[in-house]
Amino acid sequence: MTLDNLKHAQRQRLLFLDRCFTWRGVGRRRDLTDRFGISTAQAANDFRAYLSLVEDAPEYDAQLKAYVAKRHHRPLAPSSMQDVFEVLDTSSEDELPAALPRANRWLDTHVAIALHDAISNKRKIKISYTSMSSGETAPQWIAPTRFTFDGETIHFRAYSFKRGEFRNFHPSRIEPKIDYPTGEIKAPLPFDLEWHTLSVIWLRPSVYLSSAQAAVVRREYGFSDDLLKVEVRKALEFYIDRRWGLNEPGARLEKVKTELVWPEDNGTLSTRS
Amino acid sequence: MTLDNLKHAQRQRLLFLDRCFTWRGVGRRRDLTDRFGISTAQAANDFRAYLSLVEDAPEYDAQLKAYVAKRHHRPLAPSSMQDVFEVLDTSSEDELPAALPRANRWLDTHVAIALHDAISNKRKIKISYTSMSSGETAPQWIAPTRFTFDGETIHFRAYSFKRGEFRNFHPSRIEPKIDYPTGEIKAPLPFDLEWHTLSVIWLRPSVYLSSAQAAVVRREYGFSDDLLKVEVRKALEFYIDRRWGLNEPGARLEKVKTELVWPEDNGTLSTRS
DNA sequence: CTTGTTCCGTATAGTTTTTATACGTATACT
DNA sequence: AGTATACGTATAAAAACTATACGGAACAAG
Repeated sequence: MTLDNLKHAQRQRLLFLDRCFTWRGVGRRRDLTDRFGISTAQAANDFRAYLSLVEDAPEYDAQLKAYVAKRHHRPLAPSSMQDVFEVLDTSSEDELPAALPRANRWLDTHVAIALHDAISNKRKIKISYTSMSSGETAPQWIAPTRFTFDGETIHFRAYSFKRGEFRNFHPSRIEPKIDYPTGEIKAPLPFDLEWHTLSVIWLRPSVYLSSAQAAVVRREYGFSDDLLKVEVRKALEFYIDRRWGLNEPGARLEKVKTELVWPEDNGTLSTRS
Repeated sequence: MTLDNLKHAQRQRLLFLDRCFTWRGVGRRRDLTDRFGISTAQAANDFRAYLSLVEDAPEYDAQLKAYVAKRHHRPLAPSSMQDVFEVLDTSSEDELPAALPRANRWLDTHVAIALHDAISNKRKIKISYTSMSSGETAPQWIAPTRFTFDGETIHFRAYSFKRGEFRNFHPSRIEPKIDYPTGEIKAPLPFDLEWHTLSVIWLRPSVYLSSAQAAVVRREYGFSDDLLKVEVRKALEFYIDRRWGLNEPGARLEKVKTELVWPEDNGTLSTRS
C-alpha cells in the first residue's frame, strides 16, 4: 500500500494529515472533516489508512483526545512553506490575516493566453514592450518558449527577433490588448544555450557573521555543511540574486563560486568566483 | 447551483478547470483526467457542471478540439501566482524546472510543534534565541501567540517576558532541541496593540519613472488609480518593506503615506508620511 | 477517398467511495 | 451522576466514479 495507488481525493487528505502530524505534532478526525467536508466515518477510514502507511505511526493519546506524532516522525512527503503555514496558522475568516497580502502581483489574462498559445503552438507574436532601462515602448516580434517563475512573479523566456537572442521578458511590460498579431516561425530558432546550461551556485554565510549568527543562517536555509548548493538554469540566475538579496548590503549569504554545466555534458566546464 | 454545494474533490477539479480557461484560454477533458486521475466520463460530467456554473461559458471549438473561453471570461475564483504558474508551465518531470528552487527555507519540525503547542494551549516556553544584531544567544521565556508568513519564511509573534513587549520572532533563531520547558501563563498578557492595529500603506510608482514605466509598474502590481493601497497589520509592516524592496535604491514603488487604524475604531487616528 | 486518430458527447451497468446512523469506550468538566 | 467530546466499529443506502461501448466531427496520412 502506497500513496500512489490511492485516489487523488484521498491522497490529498492523507497529505494534509501528514502535514498536521509533521508540523503540529497532533491530528484529529476533526481536522479532516473541517477541511474536506467528509464524514467522521470517512475520516476514521483515512486515519486507518495513514497509520498503516507511515512508519513509526502516531498513537492515540486518550488524555489529549488526539493522535500524537512520534518524536522522530518522518513525513510521507515534503511540504512547501505555504502548505506549512496553512497548517500552523490559526486565523479565523473575518479577521485580518497573519500572512502578508500576497497575490498583489497581477497578470493580464489576455496576455497570458496569447503567450500560452504562442508557446504551445510554436508561433511568434508581435507585442509592444516597454524597456525599464530606457523607458521606451517599441513593437517587436518574439517567439516565446517557456513561462518562468521566481516565486512571486511569472516571467517568460522568448527569442527576440529584434535582438537576435533569447531573453527574459516580463508580461506586465507588454502593452495589454485583447489579441495580438501572430505568425508562423519560418526558420528554426537557435539553441537557447543559457536556458539549457545549469548554474551551480555555492553560497556560505557572510564572513561578517559570528559563528552563532552563521548557525542561524545555516538553519534558516536548511544546510549544515559549510556551503549551500543551489542549482538553477543559467538563464534564471539573475532572479536568484535578486530574490535572495545576495547583492544587497547586509546580505547574510554570499556567493563563493558558480559552476556552469553545459548541456550534453556532465562535467563542469567553467568556474566563476 | 454554486461551487459551495459541491464536494471538495469536485470543487477542486472545477477550480482547476477554471484556471485552465482563465489563463490558458482553453480546456480539454484531458486536463482533468491527467491531473486528477478521473475517467473521461467523469471529466465530461465536470465540464457540464463547470459550463453551467460560469456565466458566458466557454464553447467547444471543433477545429481546436477543445473548449475555448470567451474573450471576456470571468473566472469563478481568483488564483495565486503559484496556481497560475502550475497551469502555464510546460515542464516535463525529468527536466530542470522553470521555476526557481523554492522551498529552500527550512523550518525545524520540533520547533514548529513546540511553538504550535504553546500557541494553542496558551502556554509560555523557554527558548535560546540568537540575536542577529548582537550575535549573542540567550535563553528567555516567551509566550507565542501567532504564526505569521511573509510569503517566503514563517515567523511568529510572541510576548517576550524579558523585554516586556510583543515582538516578531524567527523560528530559525531558536536553538533546536527535541523539546522545550513550558509553563502556565500566570498573569494575563497585555494587549498586543501593534498586532491589532491596521496599517494602510499608500504607494505610487517612483517619481523617477517615465509615464510608460509607471504604467508598467501599475500593471505589475494591479492598480490603475494613482495610488496602490496595501493593508497589513502594523506588526508586519516591516516585512512588506523588505519583501517589496521599498527601501532599496532602485525601488519602483514608493510610500506616499501610511495611515494607522486602531482597534475598536474605524477612523484614521494618525498619518505618517 | 478510405483509414486511423483524437477530440467531443451520451448511456449503461457495476464498483468504489462516502454518508448517515447507531452503538460502545475512555477521559474530562461541572 | 450527567454531559460533552474525543475515539472506534458496523451496516445499509446514497453518491461518486469507472469501464465500456457507441456515435459524430475534424484532420492527417496513405
